[in-house]
Amino acid sequence: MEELDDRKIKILDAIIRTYLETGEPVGSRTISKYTDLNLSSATIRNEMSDLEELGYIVQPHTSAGRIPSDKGYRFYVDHLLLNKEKEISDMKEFVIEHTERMEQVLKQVAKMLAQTTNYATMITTPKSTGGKVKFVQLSLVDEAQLLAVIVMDGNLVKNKIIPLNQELDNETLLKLNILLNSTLNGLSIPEINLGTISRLKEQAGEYSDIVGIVLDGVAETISREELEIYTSGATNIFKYPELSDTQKASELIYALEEKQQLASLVTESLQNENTGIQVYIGDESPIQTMKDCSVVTATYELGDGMKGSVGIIGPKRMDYEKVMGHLKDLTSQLDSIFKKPT
Amino acid sequence: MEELDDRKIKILDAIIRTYLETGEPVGSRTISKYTDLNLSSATIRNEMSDLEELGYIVQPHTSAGRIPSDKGYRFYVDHLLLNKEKEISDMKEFVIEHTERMEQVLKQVAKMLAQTTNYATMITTPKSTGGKVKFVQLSLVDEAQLLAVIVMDGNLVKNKIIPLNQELDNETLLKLNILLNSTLNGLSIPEINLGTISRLKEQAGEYSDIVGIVLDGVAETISREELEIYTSGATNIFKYPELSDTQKASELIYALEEKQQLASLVTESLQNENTGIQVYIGDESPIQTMKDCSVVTATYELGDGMKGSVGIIGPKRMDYEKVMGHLKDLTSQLDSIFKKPT
DNA sequence: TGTTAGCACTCACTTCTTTGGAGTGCTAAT
DNA sequence: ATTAGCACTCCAAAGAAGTGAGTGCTAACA
Repeated sequence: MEELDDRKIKILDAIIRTYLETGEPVGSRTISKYTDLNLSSATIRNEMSDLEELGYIVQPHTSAGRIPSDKGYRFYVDHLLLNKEKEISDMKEFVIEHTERMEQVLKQVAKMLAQTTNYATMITTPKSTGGKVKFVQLSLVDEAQLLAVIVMDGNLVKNKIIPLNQELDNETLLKLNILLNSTLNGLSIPEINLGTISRLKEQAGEYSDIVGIVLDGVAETISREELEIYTSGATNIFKYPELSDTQKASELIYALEEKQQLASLVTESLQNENTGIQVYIGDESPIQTMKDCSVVTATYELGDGMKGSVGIIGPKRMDYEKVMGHLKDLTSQLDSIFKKPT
Repeated sequence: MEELDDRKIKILDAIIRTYLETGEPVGSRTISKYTDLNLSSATIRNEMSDLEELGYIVQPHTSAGRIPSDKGYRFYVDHLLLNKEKEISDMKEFVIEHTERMEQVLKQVAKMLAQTTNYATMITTPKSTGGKVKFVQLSLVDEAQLLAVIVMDGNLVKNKIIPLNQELDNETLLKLNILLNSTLNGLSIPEINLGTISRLKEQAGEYSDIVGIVLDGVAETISREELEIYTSGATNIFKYPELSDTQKASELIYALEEKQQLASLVTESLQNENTGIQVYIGDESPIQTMKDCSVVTATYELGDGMKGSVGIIGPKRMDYEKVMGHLKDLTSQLDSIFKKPT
């Protein structure tokens, strides 16, 4: 199979761009008017015929115009999309008055992104790949309950209430605190292994029992993968007729509501080490229900090895150029938001 | 206008019940077969004509069957629905292995409820009307940052990182902790007023500055009304044709996604002091976009004056009987979940 | 040899009409 | 007071027909 010559590329580009705008199958006459190379519709038809044979475009039915196939979109994203640097987004203003808590920020970000792009969006909390314990504190809430507070790098605060079945006096508590802090401080999760734990228990002497319980609690708390996923703009999909028939819309929104499915997307995109922007077109997406969509994900990083993921879900004919620009902006800005605490 | 006689009531009841099942306008023949009183369709027609004149049912168009009007539904809910005690719901099993954190529990509850009822659901975090401070703890995370952890009644843990602009030695910290705890312990939010604060500052002596900052932080943290709303089952509305045309569905789901609109519902239903179950039919709902729906809300209470709200959003022809049963069960069970900590 | 004009053909969409059926209201008989 | 019967209404589903955008193919042209 021979490759695409220059003219074919131009025509393919024109087809895709037009389709991105209109969402309607595009015919030969439209293209013959659109392109700078002056060609009659008949010629375009011949070329289109070739392009179809090569698998870049398809006809929804005989005697309709052509629409890009997944392969076509892929070609478009890979070759036709020159990443011109985008102007600084309006996100900037928002960054200034940054809200308090990470959760809020993330929700806000998802919302803004959805509003500016008109697609559905998702964002995850940063996953502590190698996040380190910064501070641990145990305190007695009342006789029977112990509160463990753990602060991770990046000021991620976790807490857990641990029920006690034996008394614990203040002095012991103090000792435990010192012990825990000096031992755990600076360790990342994978570094807190069985060895560390048994050593700790040993050092605790007569309190090894309680240390055991507490450590279990602490460990569970730390490793509790709070991969929260926030979504926004689900209803944006109704703006695209090709997605808004009841069946598809329902499935899509369900997927966005039941975040768990999205997790697979996230993990996949996080694993990917390269540039950070990932484009899934149609069937490429790990989520079946999104086979009629495109998903663009980006990874943001908090320096400490904390990585999170932002994603945009839209129709295949999404404005890849704009979306990728936005995401690029966003990820770099998220960085700066979280780096410096309030 | 004369009142409904016995037979009219029976017929109205039959009409509504049938309509609840089918979702289609119901005609006279159907009813004539349905009811135990053996009447011909003609008689039913006469009665229906009366019922329509009285405003309990309407015709979508001439020569279609009748469907209940809002007034009809209202009558049904108020008089025809005898609240027979329901069997203990399957919720029970779930209660046993109760998940850790309140947030999780609430999300789960919303989800379960949505699954069992096939309607959209929402649930709020309990609002601390009079929630009391149980425990306060300040600790130094590093030189420049102070972590304040506050445990409220019902083991609601809040935390905030407070930036410091002066050094703070351990001894002082200890004192502050004791001071804060002894003063704030057992107080509810409205009880922490300016008087308390100034008294505290006084007692802090040379550290009144820092106490000021900390108190501000604490106060803000406590009063930060985290009225979170969780929703689930939004896509259930697609199961009801009368709600699932693109326009309506989109608006509805949007309302469920952008929780803020729901807040008005919640506050309204929380204010209502009576039985706890509230039914909004059509236009009765404070939310405009839900004028084609019915909303049933219930209040759950955590004893300590913490009140939250659960709601079900569905078509007007929802199964009020089942829904109200479920809600009644649920609220009483939520109580027991939160009462006894793990 | 690449390009183009022309033509017959396809097929989704829209609009209009037809038809069937469910349902009503009214009247006259029981 | 109840019911059978009938004419009438109106929605909804099913055809029927016209429209137009688009294609593929062939033959002519530079």
